[in-house]
Amino acid sequence: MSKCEQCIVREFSSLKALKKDELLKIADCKTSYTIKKGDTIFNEGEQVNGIFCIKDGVCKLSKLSQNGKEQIVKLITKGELLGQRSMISDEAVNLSAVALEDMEVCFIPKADIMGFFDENNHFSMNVMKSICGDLKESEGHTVSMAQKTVKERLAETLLYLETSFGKNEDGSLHIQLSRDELAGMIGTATESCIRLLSEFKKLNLIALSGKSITIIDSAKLKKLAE
Amino acid sequence: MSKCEQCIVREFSSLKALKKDELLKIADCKTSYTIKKGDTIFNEGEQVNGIFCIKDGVCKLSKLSQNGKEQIVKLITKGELLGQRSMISDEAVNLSAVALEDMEVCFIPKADIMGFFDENNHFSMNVMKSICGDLKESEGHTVSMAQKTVKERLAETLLYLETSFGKNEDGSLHIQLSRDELAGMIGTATESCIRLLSEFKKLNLIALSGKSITIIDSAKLKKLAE
DNA sequence: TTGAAAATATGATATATGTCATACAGAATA
DNA sequence: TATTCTGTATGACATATATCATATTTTCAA
Repeated sequence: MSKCEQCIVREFSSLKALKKDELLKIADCKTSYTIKKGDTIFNEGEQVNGIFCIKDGVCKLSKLSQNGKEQIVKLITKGELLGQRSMISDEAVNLSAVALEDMEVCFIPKADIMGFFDENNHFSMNVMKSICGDLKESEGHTVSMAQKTVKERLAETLLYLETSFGKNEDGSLHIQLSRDELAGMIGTATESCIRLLSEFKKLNLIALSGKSITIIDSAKLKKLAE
Repeated sequence: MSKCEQCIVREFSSLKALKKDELLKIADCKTSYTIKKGDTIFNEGEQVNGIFCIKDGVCKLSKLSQNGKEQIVKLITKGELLGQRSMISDEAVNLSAVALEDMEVCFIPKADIMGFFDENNHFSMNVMKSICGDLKESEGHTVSMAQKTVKERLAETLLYLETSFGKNEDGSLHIQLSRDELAGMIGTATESCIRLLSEFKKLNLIALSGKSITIIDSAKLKKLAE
């Protein structure tokens, strides 16, 4: 059993407010997992009863719309927590979580963490701030979906992927999304997404090579995103 | 100065967790306002430094998109709190709030309420749950915007307005939105909104008379919203 | 009450986007 | 290696929606 005390990613999440004895407690009750790329962490509607702490890797949080299309609501990466909202609301999760890369996560049962909300105000304030950040982001997202064109959203999303998940040595986006998933992020049909990528390529804004995408002209892309 | 202790709407908000002495404290520092229909409570980007408790009336929370269109993100009505997110995040508000009807609100300064987060866990848990509810709602909203047609969203919104804000004696929606505002809620052009309302009228789903809208066939409307 | 301004309504048209079909490339499997 | 399968790409077309123009109605102040 690895020690939460020494876990580096903890420092990036709300858990950084936990004291030594609290960390020892959760180290004792947590379970560590390895999750393979493509594996489901949980499904929309399930009861999760705890939170996941992401030690490594990235996953997508998505929701199935009535027409059967997958809408990706958010990407979560190392240092972030998963399942806070449903734990606090005491409800089933409203989103599905699927690994986009191999992941390492720790699961902390609800029973073992809920007490900290009473005992450690710094911790509960951190959680609150984190959820407030999610809310602000989500509201901004709604406005983009409602008011921006698909082209603008694609440009915006490509830039977001670069700034949030970085580049490989060759300059291509580190995070690997299928065209289908990229379309699911910007809320459009897969074909439309592919078509616009081709258009961006022709305009020399990006380069395409297989699955990998390289941003060439982020300034123009930024302009396109308005 | 009216007493918070006896305020009925308090019972519907996170504030219901406050104890007698806490209520006396905020009764002492709060300011009560009357806000006329159309008046602005605060603007996107402003520092608010406290929360508003809505005693009566409804307001819209909206965001200006880059193309200059107003997107209505949420409607807030009596019993709800306004400005929690920005107070907790310690940031400027990300949305503008404008009264849709004459309103009565109380303003409680940040300094006088933040202490309760430490002292009263029931209160802070309530606030957290309320924000989690907002987050879930917002994420659902994003999916609707991304995946549903304007027609579906209009049907959905009309039903929402009826269930959340009720009907007048004549059966028409109690809440009065201009066509422009309704378009701003569903994220479309005003003309498209008007056109679809006319279509719904022809299909005998709704009746229109001036500004007021009456839902005639909510079953069919529900089907249309999918 | 009257006139001006704003909101609502509708038509004509352009455009963005979705859908269906098909081709092609790369990965996986036998 | 051949074969199948999945993801990517592109064309043709349909359709939803935005935009611009112009009536028509309602609202409100003079």
